[in-house]
Amino acid sequence: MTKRVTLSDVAKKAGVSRAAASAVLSGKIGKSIRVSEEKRAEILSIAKLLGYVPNTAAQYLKSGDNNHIIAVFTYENAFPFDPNSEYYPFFAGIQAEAEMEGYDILILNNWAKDKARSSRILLASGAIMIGVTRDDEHITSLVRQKFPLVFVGRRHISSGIPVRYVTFSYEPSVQRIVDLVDGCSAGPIVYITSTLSNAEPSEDKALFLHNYCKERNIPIEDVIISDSITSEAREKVLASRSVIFDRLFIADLFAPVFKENNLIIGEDVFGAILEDDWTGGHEIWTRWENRRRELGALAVEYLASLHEGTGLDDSFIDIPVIESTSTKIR
Amino acid sequence: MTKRVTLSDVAKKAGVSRAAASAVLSGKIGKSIRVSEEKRAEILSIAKLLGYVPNTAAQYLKSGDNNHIIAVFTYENAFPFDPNSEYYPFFAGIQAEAEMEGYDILILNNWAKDKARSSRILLASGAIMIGVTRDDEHITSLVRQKFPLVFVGRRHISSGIPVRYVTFSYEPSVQRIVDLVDGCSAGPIVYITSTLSNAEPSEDKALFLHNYCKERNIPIEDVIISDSITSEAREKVLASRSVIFDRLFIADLFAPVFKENNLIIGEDVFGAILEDDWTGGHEIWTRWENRRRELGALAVEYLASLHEGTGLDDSFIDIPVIESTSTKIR
DNA sequence: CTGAAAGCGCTTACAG
DNA sequence: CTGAAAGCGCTTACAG
Repeated sequence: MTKRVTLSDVAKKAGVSRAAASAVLSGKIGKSIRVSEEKRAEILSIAKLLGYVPNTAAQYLKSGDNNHIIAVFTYENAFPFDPNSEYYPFFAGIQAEAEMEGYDILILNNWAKDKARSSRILLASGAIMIGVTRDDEHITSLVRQKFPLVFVGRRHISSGIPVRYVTFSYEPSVQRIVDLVDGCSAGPIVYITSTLSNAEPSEDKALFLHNYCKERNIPIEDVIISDSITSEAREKVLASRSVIFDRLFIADLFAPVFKENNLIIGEDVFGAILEDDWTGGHEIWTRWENRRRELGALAVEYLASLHEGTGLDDSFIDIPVIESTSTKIR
Repeated sequence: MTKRVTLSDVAKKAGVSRAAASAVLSGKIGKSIRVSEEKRAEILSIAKLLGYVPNTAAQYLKSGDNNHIIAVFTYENAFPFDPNSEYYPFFAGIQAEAEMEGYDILILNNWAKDKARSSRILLASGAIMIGVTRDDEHITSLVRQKFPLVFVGRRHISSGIPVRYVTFSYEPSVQRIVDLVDGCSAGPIVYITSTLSNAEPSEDKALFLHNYCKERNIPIEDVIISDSITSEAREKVLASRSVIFDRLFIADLFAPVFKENNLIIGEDVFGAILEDDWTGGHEIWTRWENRRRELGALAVEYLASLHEGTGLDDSFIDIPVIESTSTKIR
């Protein structure tokens, strides 16, 4: 690779100062630099002749103006380009919105193999963080220093420093779900969670659910399972026939139980799932719409507003409940 | 956003020179800098305490070592994240291979809106260029300066400067297709091209096809259409019943003709398509496998070899012919 | 074994 | 209206 052509090369050949060349080539004439029209044309044509390409890294270093680049950082090993991946919809939304707002995207991946990677975030105007957080010094530091980092999903870091995030607004959605199930229910609602889901959304959802049931005097019973149905869970569900599953996979676990007992969902059993239907295929249950794509786009908007100083607070996106046969009939 | 913590801050607090701090923090101790173990530990802990995150742009500017980032530049407006996009398989291959080789990916898109974008390529160790080339000064200059740019698909630039690219190896594939069709053919093969496909692969394919037929004394007749079937084309094909379509869409155009005449492909008519079946659904024709994913991966390998100085020449990937009923029977 | 100095390629006050 | 100088945050010879 031959020596890169620099601003100095252009300035020298054109017989002007680097300042003048810089002003012309970055289109910033008129601020504190003025250049005659002939000089301007000459500089431009010499730049073209020589093949000058500005060094973005140097521009950025000097000016501090970031590059209209949004980094997308994932803690997972594999980046979600597979359309079947859980993260794909987020990414699709990020991509589409970034394109609209004129940002390029830097995909920072494979974090485990190269921890230096997290510092590459600084090449961008800000970053969107996806996936389960793990400890990373650089990232914690960036949060502390209020570098524009937007997490997808609610986050805390140990020190109590505020973390920016976008997330679904679980509270109203949980309440709507309860209203729907309660409308079909005779006995207490059985709420089934799994020890396998220990991420924050689960805590949030449980809290909102219990608060709302208490407030509205709706009887609710909790059942905790791990990765398979306990006999307690089975009995309580069969007795009550009104059930809220915390996760999609828990509902899937119960499907055979209803089949065995010839119970038709929406006629004999009523229920809902407190998770967005990102996999599809859960149409028989009342559940949340998959709005991951919108959430990804929202993260970009948030970042852009941070970058442009519009100042936007933590952002939430509403997840509409999809009503289905499992609660509408009766 | 508060002031970023710099190397100087760390050095000052630790009471050492920036050089020493730099060596410790970038793990380059032992070259020309030696630091005692206690100092080392102290520097590290102070960096952590202060929240030092190295400025990648500055590191790169100084050292010239690029960032293990591969830019993916597309001339199209929309970037191919849509799995149905023509470019998606290339991108999937690039992504997977980059991940394996430890490169991050910078997606440079929306070229029309912001021409400065092409200079962002310099943030990366090299770039993969996808889509139909349009004129761009920066890119032409980068090619001239032998900056690692790998085009997907064969390319020339006006000045005769060598352009690096990866492409399918059309010649052997064309020859295999001719062999297969010739084996079923009585009369001359009819070769149908369209004025709508004026990209280089079409020229290449036509050249290879004619050379091979001449060499092997296989009669061949050319027919050119635009976006619909001419009566000449229809008659020649119906007379010969051995046909090679230059593009998938041309084969699609002819499907109704065969149906009307009750001609069964593979029994009454024999033919092949000189395009990789990236859309799927052309199983009735002999054609090329969709190997776009592999070609994307190959582009990354090429770039990596350039970056690491392995020196690899223009790269080709073989496209195996998929034999189908349209040539096997008889 | 350690530190002072030069410099990567730019831009931006500032002095003329 | 134009140019000389300082400096962004780093690293790398090089001199001690």
